Amino acid sequence: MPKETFLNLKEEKQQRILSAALHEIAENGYDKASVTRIVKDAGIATGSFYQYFEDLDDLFIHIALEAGRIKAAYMRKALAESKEQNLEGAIRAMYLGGMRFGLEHKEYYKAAESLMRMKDSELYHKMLAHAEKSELALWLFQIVAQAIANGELNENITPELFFRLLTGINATIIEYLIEQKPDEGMDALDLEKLCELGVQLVLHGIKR
Amino acid sequence: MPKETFLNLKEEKQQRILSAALHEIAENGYDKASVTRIVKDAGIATGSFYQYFEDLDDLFIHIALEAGRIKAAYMRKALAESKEQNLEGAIRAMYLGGMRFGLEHKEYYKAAESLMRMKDSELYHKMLAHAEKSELALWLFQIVAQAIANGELNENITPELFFRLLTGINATIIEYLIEQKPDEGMDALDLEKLCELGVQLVLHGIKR
Amino acid sequence: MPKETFLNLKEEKQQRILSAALHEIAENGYDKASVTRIVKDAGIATGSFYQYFEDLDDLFIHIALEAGRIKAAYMRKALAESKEQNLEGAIRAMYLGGMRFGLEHKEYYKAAESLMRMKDSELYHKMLAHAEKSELALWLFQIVAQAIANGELNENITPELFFRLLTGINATIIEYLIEQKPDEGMDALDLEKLCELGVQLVLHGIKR
Amino acid sequence: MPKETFLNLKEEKQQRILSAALHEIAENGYDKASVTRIVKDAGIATGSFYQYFEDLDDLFIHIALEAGRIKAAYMRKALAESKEQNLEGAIRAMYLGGMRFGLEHKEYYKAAESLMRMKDSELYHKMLAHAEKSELALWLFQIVAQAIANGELNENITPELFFRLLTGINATIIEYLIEQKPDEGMDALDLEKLCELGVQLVLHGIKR
DNA sequence: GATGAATGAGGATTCATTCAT
DNA sequence: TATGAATGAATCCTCATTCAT
Repeated sequence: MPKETFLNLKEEKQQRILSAALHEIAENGYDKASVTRIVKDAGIATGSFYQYFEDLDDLFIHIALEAGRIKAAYMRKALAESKEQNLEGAIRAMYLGGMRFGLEHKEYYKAAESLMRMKDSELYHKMLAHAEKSELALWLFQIVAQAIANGELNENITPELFFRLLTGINATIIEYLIEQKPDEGMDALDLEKLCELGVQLVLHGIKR
Repeated sequence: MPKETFLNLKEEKQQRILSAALHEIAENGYDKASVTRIVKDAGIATGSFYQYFEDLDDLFIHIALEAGRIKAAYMRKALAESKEQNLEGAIRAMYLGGMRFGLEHKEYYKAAESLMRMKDSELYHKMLAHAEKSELALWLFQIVAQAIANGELNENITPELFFRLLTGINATIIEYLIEQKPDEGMDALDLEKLCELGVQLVLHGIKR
Repeated sequence: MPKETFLNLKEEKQQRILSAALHEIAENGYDKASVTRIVKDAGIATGSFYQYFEDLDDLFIHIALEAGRIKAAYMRKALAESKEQNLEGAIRAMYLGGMRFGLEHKEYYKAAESLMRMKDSELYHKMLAHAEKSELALWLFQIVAQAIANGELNENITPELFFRLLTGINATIIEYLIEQKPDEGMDALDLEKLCELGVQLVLHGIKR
Repeated sequence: MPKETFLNLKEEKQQRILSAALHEIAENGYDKASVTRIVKDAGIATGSFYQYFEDLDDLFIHIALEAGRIKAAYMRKALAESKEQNLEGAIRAMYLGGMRFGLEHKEYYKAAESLMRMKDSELYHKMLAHAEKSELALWLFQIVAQAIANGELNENITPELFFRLLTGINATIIEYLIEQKPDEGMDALDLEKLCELGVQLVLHGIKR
């Protein structure tokens, strides 16, 4: 959690710093990210950095949470657009929102992804401590629990495992997507098709 | 590829070094792994390390390849035990082998996984250059391609994407598994049940 | 070229660092010079060194150029004192200036000489890239070219070779001088006599 | 001075080692020369090196003395060919011999030169302690002393200074020569012309 | 005599963090 | 509040030399 001093900064300066940090993470990953380069890129003094944040991790957690918030907003929006408010609709919204977020906020996406990889790092656990489960996640969680209770789902699935599978498959597809078409944008049609593939895979597996 | 000098070492010393390295990676990840700590832990001189390996990456590549070989052996064994030599059997063997490997060689598993995450690191690419595709993978690849040709699978699946989903889901489950039961062993029954879950998920999705 | 941070340092600290470096070079030569010893001698932190200079070479180039500037100043002064502004006068000024510089700035002299020996080192070439030819050298060059054109000099001499001979003989004499009287000063008379010897040697050889 | 063990080696092996050392010095200079590379190049074990020589300096001194001996032989030969056995003849023989040596034994020449540059290194002084003044040098020394006594030479010249000038000028010319025509050989005519230039410069200076 | 693995001090360089201005 | 010089532990890696085989 950034210090007061950071939040008091002019919006523009805040953005300059976040932007520099995102760029640094995208370029070097969390592990190799360097305060020195960030402050240089952001055009602030080294000392200032430590007046805004406790340390690098502090900034990173802020970014990860921010990424989470933005992503959640995308998902909420996708859900609102959706007709069906059931499990399938929720998964679809999650996927569609996630993909749009990944394509429209590549830097945030990369940063978030880079953090999520650090599963056994101290940072990861620090972050978990600060993360609030999004309403969407909670809601989805409930739907799944309900579906399980109704016996609609494979009996060995738990809500927790389901969640991991959901995000894991989503990540797999997005990565595949980014590697296949790294630069050129992707039109709405393609996106929806891929999204639908993800949904179908989760629901019905690879079998036709 | 380690130097001659390493391979000429007594088995026990080799193991001591590998073990120290595995421990270091598990503790700090590839990125933060330190030669200094490894040699200290292994009880050898710094200079010796560089007489065994070109550099840290050299050792890491060795470990990753070794992990790959061990895992492949587990999978082959599982396949040999299996009755059916079709797609479902192959997937099941892959999952069962992978899970047993993960549980019986936690350090190797963690190390291999830690490397696989570093997708945009130089090390990852160096490693790819040395990795041989396992026969099992090749065989599975063929089966999938055939199944796709036969129209048995979802029309949007490609062999490449299929592979990623397969390993992605496998990893998700293994991680879940390790976290749930970090220390205590897991009885054969549980394992097979989870494995079956993975297979069914891949084939038929979460729906019952 | 040192970084801003070095140039912003108090004169005294700059001198302390340069002095430590000069001492180190005199003691161990460029090749064996050690950052560690220099910073220890100068009483600064290792990290500070790298905030002042890009690396050791950076400092060395600075020193070599500085030595060149000081030497050039001595030569200019000697030339200004001289009555005759012809070839002989120029050579005499060069020698006298060079000798005074060598005696009054032994450390700079030794350092500069040590660098000049490293003809095939990378450092030497880096240095050349930064060195500005002194006006004096240019002027002398012109005079020689003129004298050659006039047929006053041995027909096999080229301006380039002439220059090397000039500085080579100068160096030989200065070294002889320093070795003969390493510590005690040398009175003005002796100096001028030796200088005159150099000039006569260049002009008329060893024959009487 | 190499140990007995070295001298007992088969001529061929001795040469292989010397050759490797010469090559290493030519490539990296005395300062950066590495035992590791030499033994690898010579195809002997590291331990063997230390059974042949006390240490690197020991080998280097051996090489320097060897170079001195070869060079002296060249000079003696040139003197024998010469008609006049006076000062001018001696200088000419020295120059001619030196140049032929430099061109026909480039590696030895470079090695010797590299050592001679290290004037303030410990190695240089160790070497001096072992060097025997060649007969030629002694003889030349006498001739000069005589010429000085006869008042033939500039009154400020001492035999010691004379010697340094002689070799300094020689070195300057040879370096100039090597830089101008680094690769292509040099025909006998050119060589003698340059040699003559050196002699005339020493005797009569640059003036025509 | 020959080998080559073992050693560990020493090399340059980086970087998060502090603190005086 | 802003600055940026100062710090020094920690990084990887090299290399001459020793010594057990």
